[in-house]
Order: sequence, then C-alpha cells, then structure tokens
Amino acid sequence: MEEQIEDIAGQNSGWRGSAEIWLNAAYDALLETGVDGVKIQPLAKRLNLSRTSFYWFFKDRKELLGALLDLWREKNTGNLIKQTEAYAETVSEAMLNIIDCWLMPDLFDSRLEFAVRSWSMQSDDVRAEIEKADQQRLDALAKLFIHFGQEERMADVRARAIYLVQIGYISMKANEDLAVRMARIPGYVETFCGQAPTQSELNRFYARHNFAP
Amino acid sequence: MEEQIEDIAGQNSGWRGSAEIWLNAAYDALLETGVDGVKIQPLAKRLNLSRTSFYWFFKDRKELLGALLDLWREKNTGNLIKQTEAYAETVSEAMLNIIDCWLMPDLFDSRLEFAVRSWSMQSDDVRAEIEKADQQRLDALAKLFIHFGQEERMADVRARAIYLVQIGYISMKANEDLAVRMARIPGYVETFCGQAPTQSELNRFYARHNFAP
DNA sequence: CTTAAAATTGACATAACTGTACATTTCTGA
DNA sequence: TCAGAAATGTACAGTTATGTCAATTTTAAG
Repeated sequence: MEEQIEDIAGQNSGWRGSAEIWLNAAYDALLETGVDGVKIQPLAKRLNLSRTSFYWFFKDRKELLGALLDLWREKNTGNLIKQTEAYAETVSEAMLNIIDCWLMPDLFDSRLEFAVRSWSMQSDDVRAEIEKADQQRLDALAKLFIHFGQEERMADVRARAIYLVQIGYISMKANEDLAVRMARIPGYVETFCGQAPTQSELNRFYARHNFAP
Repeated sequence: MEEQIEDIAGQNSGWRGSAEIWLNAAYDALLETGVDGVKIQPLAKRLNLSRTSFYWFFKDRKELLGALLDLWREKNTGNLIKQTEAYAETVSEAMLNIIDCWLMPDLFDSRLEFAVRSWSMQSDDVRAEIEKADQQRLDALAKLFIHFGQEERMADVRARAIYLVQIGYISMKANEDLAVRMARIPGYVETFCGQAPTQSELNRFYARHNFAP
C-alpha cells in the first residue's frame, strides 16, 4: 500500500523531483548564500525542473523554510546534549567529549548553525528557536561542570565560555587545518576547566579523530 | 516650507535628503534585517522621499553598501586595538580594559558586527574584510598577553578565547541586563588570565561603567 | 528678484521572483 | 493495458525591486 517508504530512503521513484531533492537544494543554498538565497526559481534552475513543480511538494516557500529549520533543530542541539552526557572520568575528559562536536560534522553542523543564526535577523520565529536552543545547550554544559564539582557560578561562566568560543569560532568561519586546531586543544581544555588533560586522555581523543600528533 | 530639518552632523541644509540620512537609514535597516533589508525602495518609504532621489547621492545600491562597510571597518577594529594598548599594571586589569569594549557601544558596535558577519555569507569582498579584521584583532590581543609574560602558545589560545567568546556572545544576541553581565565578569577574567582581578581593579572597572555592585 | 546649482519627482524600461489554474506527461498497479 | 495518481510544464497575474531620463521644484547666493 505504501511504496513511499522506499521513496524516502532512496532514489527509486522514477520521478525526477521529490520533497527530498528540493530540500537538499534548499539546504545547499542556505549554506552558500543564506536564507535569501533560498528562492524557488534558482533552485528549479539548479535542479533542471520547472519551478512550478515545486508546489507539488510544498505548499509554498514558507513551508520549505520551515523544513530547513526542522533539520537544524533536530541535528545540532540533540547531539551536543548527547555529548555532555557521554562517559568521562574527569572534567578534562568530559571537555574533550564536547570538543568532539566541533570537529565532527556529523555531530554538529557549523555551517548550518551560522546560516540559521544569520537567518534569525529576519525572522522572529527563528530568533525564538535559537534562544531556546542556546538555553538548552548552556544548561547541559553547566550541568556537566557542576557534576565535576564546580561551584555553580563558575560552572555557569565556564559553560558559557566553552559554548561561546565555539559559536564565535563558527562565526569566524576560519578554515584552518586539523593540525592547527588540534594544537590549541590542550590549551583550551586547561583554560576552560582550570585543569590540563592527561596524556592518556589526549591520546584517546587524538585516536578517535585519526590524528597523529 | 518654513522649518529646517537638522541632519545628524547638525547641519541644516534645508533639503530633506542627504547622503547622511540615506546612510543612516541603510544602517538601521542593516541592523534590523540584514543586508537584504537594505533596499532603496523601502528606505525611501521610511524617509518619505521619492526612491529615485537616492541616485542623486549614490551611484547605485552597491555604493551604499560600500559606505556601510566603511563605517564598520572604521569603528570596530580601531577601538578594540586601542583598548589593548590602554594603560594596565596587571594582566587582569588589561583584560578589564578589553571588556570595556563589550559594554560600551561607542567602543564596539555589536549589532553592526553581527550584521556584517551575516552579510559575509553573500559577499566575498565582505568575507575578506572580516578575515583581515579578525587577524588584526587577534594579533593585538595576543600581543597583550605576551606583554604580561604569557608563553606564546598560551597567549594565542587565550587571545582567541577572549575574542571568540565575545563574537559568540554577539551571535547569541542575548538581551541580559547589566547586573547579570557584570556578575560574570570576575569569573571570565579569572578563566581567561588564570588570575582573578583584585577588588580595587574591579572597583575602578565598576566605576567607569556607573555600576554599583 | 534672478538665476544656477542642488535636490526631488513621475514616467519608463527591465528584471527576478511568487503563486494559481489548468493542461499534459509519466509512472504504477490491478 | 489502461485508469488514475504522481509529477511536470505552460500561461497568466501580481509584486517588488533596480536604474535612467527629463521635467520640475527648492534653495542659496549675488
């Protein structure tokens, strides 16, 4: 009865278009030029489809933008919170778990994050979503520091520091290579937890990022 | 037609329009909705002027955007660097000098900063300007830490930390009141220089921000 | 009061985009 | 194979923006 299940998973539909490919094209456009680049006419051109066939899959442009926001909501906040709950024996190890997010695009999509934050200038809805997400993420981080015995006020400051550094880094869009970024990690950990990581903690961290110092 | 309209510079030209008021309107629009909100037709409406009279002051929209970028370039980077060179006896005092920028809109225009960074998604020129500015700012901050005896690698990490935290904060657009922000300052200073500020340093800092703890 | 420069305006010519209505093609399953 | 669902395309109507031009109004200066 429902052959659409296969549709969503793969490309067996035989039709050229689908909600998926429109959404993907929209995602690409959002990352490349911001929300104002997400226009139906240009997307159609890119997909080699008539622009009006878009309206078979989405009610209008607004619905497409809503889908993009869903994508962001589900991806970034969830994984970050998950990482705050990952197993760690020490505060510095916990911190390295967080830093995983900043190095693994699967865990945290920085470009999407930046695009959505820029988008929030033009949309109060998006702005509200971001504020909610920031709060959830900061709470999760502060909880982690408290768990490792930080006093509450300092836990708050440090949660903010580590989070804001990353948001700032995203905003700088520096594209430095892994070695440069890795070289700074021990310093960051020391700065943010007041405690340097042990060599064995670093080794485990390097290993999961396939990095040989 | 009796009354004269004073423009921002305080000159009464007698004419309703001027490059100044168009630029100011553009500035407002940039901060409110991003660069895509800087459109001549809406600005004209806001100014109650015919849209075509814009072209008497500016060649085209591109020239207006250029003027906005000049504004940003001149304002934000210059003052930040100046603050890194302000007099300080200790590293924590120097740090409080930097933090002045984040609290005084005259020294650093956060909303403009965010708007320009968002703008950079759509313009390689703007992107290049931002990269240059980031480098200059980071260099000035690192120099400060080195001056106070930090080892070079750690100076670099800490320069980044303090700068990125602020860029991140801007990106969060948190709307917190002064008391909340002030309460976090000592913790930040301690985190970023590994040394808490003395009470007398804090008092001087509070005084210049008209803050009573 | 005159006049020329400074500023304003509406008409015109274009371009890019959104969304609707309806006809047409392509695919799928009974 | 063939009916109907799924997808595509064409034509139309409307909106918002850009920039040029020539005509006009406003102002300051002599």
